Amino acid sequence: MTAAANQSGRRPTTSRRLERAGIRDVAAAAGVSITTVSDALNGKGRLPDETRSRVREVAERLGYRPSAAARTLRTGRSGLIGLTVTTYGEEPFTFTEFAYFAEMARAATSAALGRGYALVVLPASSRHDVWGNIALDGTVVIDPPDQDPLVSELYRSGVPVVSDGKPGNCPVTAWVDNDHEAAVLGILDHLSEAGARRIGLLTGTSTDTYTRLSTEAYLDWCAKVGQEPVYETYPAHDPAAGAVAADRLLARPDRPDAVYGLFDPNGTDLLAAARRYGLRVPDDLLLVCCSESDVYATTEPPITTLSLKPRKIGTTVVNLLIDAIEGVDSGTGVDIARLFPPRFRTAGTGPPPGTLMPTELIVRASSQRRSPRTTVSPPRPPGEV
Amino acid sequence: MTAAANQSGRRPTTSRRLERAGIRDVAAAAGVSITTVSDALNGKGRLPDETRSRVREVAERLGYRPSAAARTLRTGRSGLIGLTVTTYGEEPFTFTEFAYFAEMARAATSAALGRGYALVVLPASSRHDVWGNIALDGTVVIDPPDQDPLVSELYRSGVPVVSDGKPGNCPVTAWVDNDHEAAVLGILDHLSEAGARRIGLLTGTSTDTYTRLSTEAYLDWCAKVGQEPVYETYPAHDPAAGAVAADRLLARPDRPDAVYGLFDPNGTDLLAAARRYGLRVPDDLLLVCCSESDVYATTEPPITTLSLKPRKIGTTVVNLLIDAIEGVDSGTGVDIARLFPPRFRTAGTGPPPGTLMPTELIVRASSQRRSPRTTVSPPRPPGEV
DNA sequence: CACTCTTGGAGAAACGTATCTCCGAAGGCT
DNA sequence: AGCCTTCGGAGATACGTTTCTCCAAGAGTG
Repeated sequence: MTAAANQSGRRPTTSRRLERAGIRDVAAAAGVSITTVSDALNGKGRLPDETRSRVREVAERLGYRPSAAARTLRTGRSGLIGLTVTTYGEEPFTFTEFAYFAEMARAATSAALGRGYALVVLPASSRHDVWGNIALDGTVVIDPPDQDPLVSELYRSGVPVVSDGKPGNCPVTAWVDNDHEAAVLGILDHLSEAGARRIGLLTGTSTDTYTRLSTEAYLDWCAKVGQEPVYETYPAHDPAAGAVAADRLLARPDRPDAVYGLFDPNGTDLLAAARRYGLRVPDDLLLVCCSESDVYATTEPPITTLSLKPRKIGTTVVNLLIDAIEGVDSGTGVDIARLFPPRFRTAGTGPPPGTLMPTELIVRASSQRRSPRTTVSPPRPPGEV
Repeated sequence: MTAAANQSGRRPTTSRRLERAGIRDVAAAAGVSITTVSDALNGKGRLPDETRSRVREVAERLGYRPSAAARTLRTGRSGLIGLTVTTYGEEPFTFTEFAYFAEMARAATSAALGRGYALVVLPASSRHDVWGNIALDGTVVIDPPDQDPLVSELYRSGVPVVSDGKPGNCPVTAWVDNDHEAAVLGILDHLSEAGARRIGLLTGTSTDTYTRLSTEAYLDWCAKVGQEPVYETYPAHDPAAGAVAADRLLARPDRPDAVYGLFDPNGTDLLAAARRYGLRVPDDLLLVCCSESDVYATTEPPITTLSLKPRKIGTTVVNLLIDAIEGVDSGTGVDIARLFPPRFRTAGTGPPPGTLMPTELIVRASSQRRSPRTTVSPPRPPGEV
């Protein structure tokens, strides 16, 4: 009796205002112990169905809602996943203005919810230490730079991290990225087949993986086919600079007859620049840019775009992260690698395991000559293998 | 001694793996009590600066990070704010595809972070009970319907709720909305001044506040000026239906010579429909639609849009919510109303306090006759008041 | 010297849950 | 009858903070 009274009847002197019902109140009202209530509500333990339903009913009647904080403290799981982008942004959150990030974040949120997790978007840094005040089960990091202090900190804290973008030198649990090299080569081939003789590139000055890999692939391709590289760079985060760079590219004496722009706004910028120079697209200039926006379906002419499939990336990244969260015992960062389904892993060149996602080239008028020239590779007649 | 040993030296039999340092470990290492560590780190209590800095240094050395879960449990504050939209969406998260929501959510996230809170986007419902597993200090609800069960539940749980959109009959702490009536009247006046004789409306079939208030304002205006209403409705969530409705509107025998479309895609839909009927914009048809997208700046012709200023809304909503969170004692849902700065409250017609935000009409070519007809109200000569 | 005040800090009680351990009782078996 | 097993459930501890209460010792004061 004393025990039961002690469990249910405390609240020593504090006024009993309108406090929310706790598990103790439910236990007292149902005439059982806390253990039984917990077990009944969580479907654990060995209890007859009758007890279970009775407890549930009492809990319902009292409007009992378990405290998420207490549960998190006890179980070590918060059901919360962080999402952050380290580059792109002195200020908080310009980043979702880019279609890629917006779509990726949306897909990630959706995937997380589908598995019972909520996703919280966090800045790489802010004056308040938001990171320290939130219990995170894991974190998705977009484009972590080499030696990212944030990733290191998370690693030390034992929080699993999966990155969107192959990490340079970061202790991430896993990563997902597009095969940027293949994507660029695919575009260059596509343009060549459309009759391009000199392909230019509009690229960025930043050193993130995407920019770097894409540019390198372009340069390698140039070296291989013996074309002189023709490219202009600009700070990708500055929207005005893109138009200027596009102009520069088309004003060069060795003006390219086809251009691939690495960033989303490049399509419109290049189109405008082409008009300014009296160049017809696609007749005088073939155009492709990397974009997730569907405005390029309705431009005049419609522009061929490369989609990085942000939805797939976001979904995959979150699923990998949750696999890691739920698979590992937490604490010791031991071989999480083997927890991932093999189909998702590249050849075992050691950690961390990465996944390469395919891109998609959406071919529109801007990269197809109206009357296809008979060039190096004529269309094969049907029937021939 | 026994006490100190007891506090620092437990971990009875469990293996001492690589556990994260707790506040006890810091206390032991610094040779002080837990209280002192907590006070030193949180800037509370009365401690000499020397002790404070020494403790801080030890904590730093041990890589001590306070447990967010424990802190939340103790203080009752998680630093987390929920954001959800109840209408628009059987499936999770189509909603951020609308520019309005995307911008609003972005601004809300940013505002929350600026005040040290993180924002988590949640679905109105999902098969996992995500809501129950997360400790929320407050919630922003977009467009709650009458008697929203979610809002009621949150109210019962004592969680402050601020809504974007004037709530019909919901126990919200406060709300923010545009002055939809004024916005519609402003547009109708604008179109009249541009020479419109019969203004049509493209509106939705749903019963949300925005649609309802806007439509009512239109009908009232028609009654007042003696114009027969000319409008078509369609389910706003169905993108294909918009084009059909636009077509219907322009195919009517009493075809309007000006149209206001309540939803974002209506501009392009109406423009396309106008082309199909050989109507020139703005010569034969004046056009305005409500949109946050800047594509309407570059359409042919550019289309006049009404912006609901989602950024302002998102920022305001979050600030009101955090004011409520930090102002009230929690638990008893007593007069939170008086905690809000009076400048933000409408005339005291009882709770909940609401804020009306102005909209912005971005006038472009689609709503201005090229050669302004000399109509009912000629431009006033300068100098005249 | 007896006293109050201030300084610096220790103890311990929550916060509300999950879960490990253990126990009584009832039945089944030899 | 004694023993084992299963059933149903109670007790108690730990999760890691924050904070309320209280105490000892020195400093000032009459």
